[in-house]
This record gives sequence, structure tokens and C-alpha cells, in this order.
Amino acid sequence: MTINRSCIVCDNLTCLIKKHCSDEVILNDIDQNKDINLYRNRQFIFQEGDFTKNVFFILSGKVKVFLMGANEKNQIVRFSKRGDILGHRGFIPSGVYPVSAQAIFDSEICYLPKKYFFNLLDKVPELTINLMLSFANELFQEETKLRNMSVFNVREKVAVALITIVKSFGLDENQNIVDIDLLSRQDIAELVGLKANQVTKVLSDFKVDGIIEIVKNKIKITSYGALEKIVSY
Amino acid sequence: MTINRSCIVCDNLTCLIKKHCSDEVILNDIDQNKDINLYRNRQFIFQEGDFTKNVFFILSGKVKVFLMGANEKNQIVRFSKRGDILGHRGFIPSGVYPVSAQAIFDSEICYLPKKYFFNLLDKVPELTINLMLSFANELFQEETKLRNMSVFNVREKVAVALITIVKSFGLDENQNIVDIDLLSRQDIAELVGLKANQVTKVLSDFKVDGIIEIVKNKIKITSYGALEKIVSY
DNA sequence: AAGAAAAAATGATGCAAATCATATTTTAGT
DNA sequence: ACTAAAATATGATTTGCATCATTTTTTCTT
Repeated sequence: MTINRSCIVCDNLTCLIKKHCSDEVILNDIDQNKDINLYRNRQFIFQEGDFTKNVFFILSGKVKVFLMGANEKNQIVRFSKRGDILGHRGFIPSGVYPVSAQAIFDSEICYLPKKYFFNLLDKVPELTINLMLSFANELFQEETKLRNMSVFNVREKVAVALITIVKSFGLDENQNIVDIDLLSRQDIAELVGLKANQVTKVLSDFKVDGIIEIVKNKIKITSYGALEKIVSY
Repeated sequence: MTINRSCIVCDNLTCLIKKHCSDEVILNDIDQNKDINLYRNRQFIFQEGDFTKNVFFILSGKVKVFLMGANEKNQIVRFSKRGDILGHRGFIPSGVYPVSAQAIFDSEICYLPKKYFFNLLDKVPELTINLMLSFANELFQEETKLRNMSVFNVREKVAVALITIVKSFGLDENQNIVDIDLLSRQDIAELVGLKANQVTKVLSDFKVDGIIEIVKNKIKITSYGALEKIVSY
């Protein structure tokens, strides 16, 4: 399903394009080349190994970016949401996406052909610089993750996973309590390199410790501070 | 000790600046703002937490980029050499270098003030795009490393470390045999999150298997192919 | 060249965590 | 609402590896 409207009237001010391109550029260039797709829950936006064809910008929804492991051991790289760019990791010499991207919620996603996106970068230096800066930041986050994985034990890793999820998808409006109902135990495990049953185990520990509540497989974080304390070193 | 000469006469064609800036820009802008420093072996170029002041470009030598762990457990992020940019990881909101950089060989390193470097990016879009691309590539490598760390066992990790070292510092001119004499067991361990004595153990296994030779603490890789086989999955 | 200090090699032990097996709960389909 | 399939919870077992201790080799200093 494809829908389309001009970036001029878009209200997503966190989008790289919207933020850094003038109305003129949008009208004359971007609107002619971009498209919007609606991806249903569980639908793939692209797969690891696909030729890097497009660059995506999330308008709404939630996306899981991950590596497919050999033995059904996937590895979640990050969660992306409204305002995030997607597919930019494919700007590597191999010319293929090094990761897969899958909607975990119905998502509206704009996209530009990669080739055209690079033309755009030539025209709008500010865009290039900001893209470069967001790469720098992503690299830093990746490094932090790498350190976490080598330092933390299972309990701490699960805490990291919950914190990551909260940070990715935001907090509840009222309290610091969040429903995590989009993600399975398996997802949580893949986020921090564990097995699903290990996650279950720690989650039940957390329940006993009064850090979370679990009702019908839905996790509610009742003490975010306690989670932060677990991972502080 | 500070020495200086124009980038115009520099023979380092792999340098981002040399590669993407016109002679005009070099003469009028870069030469006025850049400097070269000679760093002796073991000397620090910058430290984790330092305010991001400069951007560095390695002219010669070898540099170790690493994270300082709490319990004397450092983590080597990468090795950098001639042609590599250094300090660009400091382009993050915190405004400090997230890693430390230390010469592991006498090294000539050019540098530009960060502030000026960003002016330059405005002037030379091609430079910005290529910097962005090199970030993308670094990110990919980091991801690969993260997967390796979660998938590989101790033996495989040591193989990864040796391969990384060979890839970083190149192969010997004659055969596929390489002397690794700049790095201690501790360095190898920190590259893949192990302890020095674990590295020693695996290295002696490798010796028995005829993959390496060790003479006076110097490692010679006699079967690079065998190493590659160990980490192929 | 000799002695001291540092690095590397080797071995032994305890524990965390990966793996496997099974029961229970939840979700999805008719 | 009922049944089948999937996801989750819980427990038992084993293996890998981190840690510690000690000896040997290498490097550094004078």
C-alpha cells in the first residue's frame, strides 16, 4: 500500500529531511523522488544482504533492526522509531544492507532511492554534516553496548535490555511505568545476547524484588530507578 | 616536538584531507591551521574524557584506540595507522573523546582544531560525504565485532584477534608470515575481551597445531588460512 | 654480563551461565 | 468457547571459562 503527501505539510520535525532541507528543495527535488509505504506489523522493510536500494525515514511506528544469526540466534542492533533514518548502514563498500529491518508495529515509512539521496547530500551540505554526526553518535552507542556486553552478567544484561527498550520507546505519560507488549522474551534476549529462558528467570527475580510486575506476559516497570542502579558501576 | 610542512608536498594519498581537498583549499586554509606532532611510543594523543579539541590524521606510525575499564580491564577499540583519521569519535553531543588514543610506535600525526575542521566540512562537501561513509564503515566493523564477541569461544576469539592485527598492520612482504612484536599478550587479550593468560593458553595450542610459531615472545603466523578457518562459521 | 623486574606460561579450582528437558500459561484459529 | 499451537516459566545438568596461584622465560637496568 502506497500513500503520498508533500514533505512541506509533514509534521515530523525530527526527520532529517524536514529538519535540514529548505521548502524549495523539498518541492523541487524531494517530493518528486520520495514515496511513503505502510508496513504492517512483522513486515520486512529490507533484509540483510539485500542490495542497498533505498534510504528510509520513519514517519510513524516502530522498527526492529537486527542481524540474522546462523543458528536462529538473531541479534537486535537497535530499535528505530519516528524521526529515525533507516538503511543508512548500507552505505558500505559491499553495497548491501548489513542488517535486516522489520516493522514491529504498523509503520509509515518514507523512502528515497539511495542514488538520489546521494545527489541530495551534494546539494544540502547541512544534511550531510548532520548525517555524519548521527553516525558518530550511533557508533558511540554501539561501543557502549560492546562494553556492556563484556562487563555485565545475566541479571545486569536483562536490566540493560529493559532500560534500552524504555529509552527506545519512551516512558508512559503518567508515571515511570511502561508497557512492553510489542516484544517477546526472545526479543529481549536477542537484544543482549541471552536465551529466552534466561530472560524469563531474571524477570521473575525482578518481580520478586518488586522492580517489575508481569500480568499476562505484559511487563510493567514499577521501579525504573532500581534498574538503573543495577547497571551503574 | 613539532615539525611542519605543506600538505601540498605530502605523499600520503590515503589521507582524507589530501584525497578530497584541492590544492587551493590546502594552501589557503589547511596549511594555515594544521600542525604536525611527533608522538613517541607509548605517548598519549588524547585521553577518554578530554574535551574534543582536535581532529588528527596519521602520517606515519601506529596508534592504539581503547577504552579504559574500571578494574584495569581496558578494551581495545581499534588500531589506526597511516591514512587514518583519529579523534572523530569525539563528534558526539557530550563533546569529549569517548576513547583514548596512544601511540604504540613512534608516529607523526597531523591535526586540525575541531572548530576549524567543521568550517572545512562546510567548504568541502566531498570531504563530509567521505567522512560520513567512513563512519558508516566503522560502524559496520563495530557491529561485526559485537557479533563475534557474542558468538565466539576463547579459541576463536584469539584467532579473531590475530586476524585483526594482521589486517590492521598488514602482511609481511615475502610470505603470509607476520611478526607481531608491538603487542603484548595483554594487548591481544584486551582486543577481544580476554585475560592475558587465556591468550597464552590458546597461543600454545595454536603452536601445537602448527598455526603459529613463537620465538622469544614474537609470534609468527605460519598458517593464516587455518586462522580464517577457525573463525568461519 | 648479572641481577631485578616484568611478562608469559602452566596448572588447579569454583562458579556462572549455556544447554536441555518439561510443565504451565497465553495466544490464535475455528 | 474450545482446541491447537506458540510462548513462557521452571528446574536439572553440564560445560566453559574466569580467577587465582606458581613457575619459567624474557626484558630492562646498571
